[in-house]
Amino acid sequence: MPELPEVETIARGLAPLVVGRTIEAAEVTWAKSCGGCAETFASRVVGRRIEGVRRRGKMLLVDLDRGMLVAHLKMTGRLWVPPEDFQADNHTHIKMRLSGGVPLHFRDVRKFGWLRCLSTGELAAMDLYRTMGPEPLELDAAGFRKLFAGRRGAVKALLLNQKVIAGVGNIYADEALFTAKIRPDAKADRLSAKRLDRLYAALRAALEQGIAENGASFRDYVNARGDAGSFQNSFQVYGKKGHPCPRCQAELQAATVAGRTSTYCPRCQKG
DNA sequence: CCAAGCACCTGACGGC
DNA sequence: TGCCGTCAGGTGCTTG
Repeated sequence: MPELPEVETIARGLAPLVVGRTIEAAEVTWAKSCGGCAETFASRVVGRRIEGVRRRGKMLLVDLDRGMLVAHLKMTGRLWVPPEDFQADNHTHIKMRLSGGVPLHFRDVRKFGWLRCLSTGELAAMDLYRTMGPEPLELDAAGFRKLFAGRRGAVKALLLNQKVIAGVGNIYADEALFTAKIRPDAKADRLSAKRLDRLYAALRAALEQGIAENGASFRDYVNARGDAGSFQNSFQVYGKKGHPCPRCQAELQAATVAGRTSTYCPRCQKG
């Protein structure tokens, strides 16, 4: 699942491949993936020059000379520059051709993701910077603690809530909670400052390691060129129900918290 | 404010 | 073999 480190890896890899190029053609074969109307999408992007590639939370932002391409990859989405001999399969929903003959494809097996071309006005209405929570890697410990004050919900539900903090998904939430020795269903407003500081450090460490390892590739995720990351080899608990805890050897358990499967150690993670 | 359930989709996998 | 149910999970929506 592309979470913050995966989207960051894609943005960094995509930039040198596409910045400075002009979108010369666009073909949409699944209109829902571009916001509903293939013709509107094509007319908006064709002729635009790509000026930058960035990330905000889990969203991928492609700056254009007028407007912006905004993508959410959800679980299986991919925005990439395929190799020259790549034959687009039936999961490729948008094919763009950039100047210099460079292809830029949007592919999404599950079709939950999307890629839209937004005008400056639409971007202002979307207000990515205010409706989404702060970036965890641009936040200090005190700012992080404030996010949990007066919140009665489960700590994991808050970590996954993009309005509270941007970019964290199921993998990095479970890994950070394990490192911080906090159960996913612990009530947020009952965590001491000391434990929140531990969670802050653990979350940053997990995200930074994820970026350093080019993301976690255990299902569909690959970077902008189609290469796998390696963070999946560093998972301590995610997807490891029934395995021994890497810290205390107790059997890892799974429970549903905030509607998601959550894997944790029942002995060394405390509620 | 918070939780739970559903919808959106497809592929993988286990059971029979 | 193949059919069927279940699961995977990000987010927006509704309902309680």
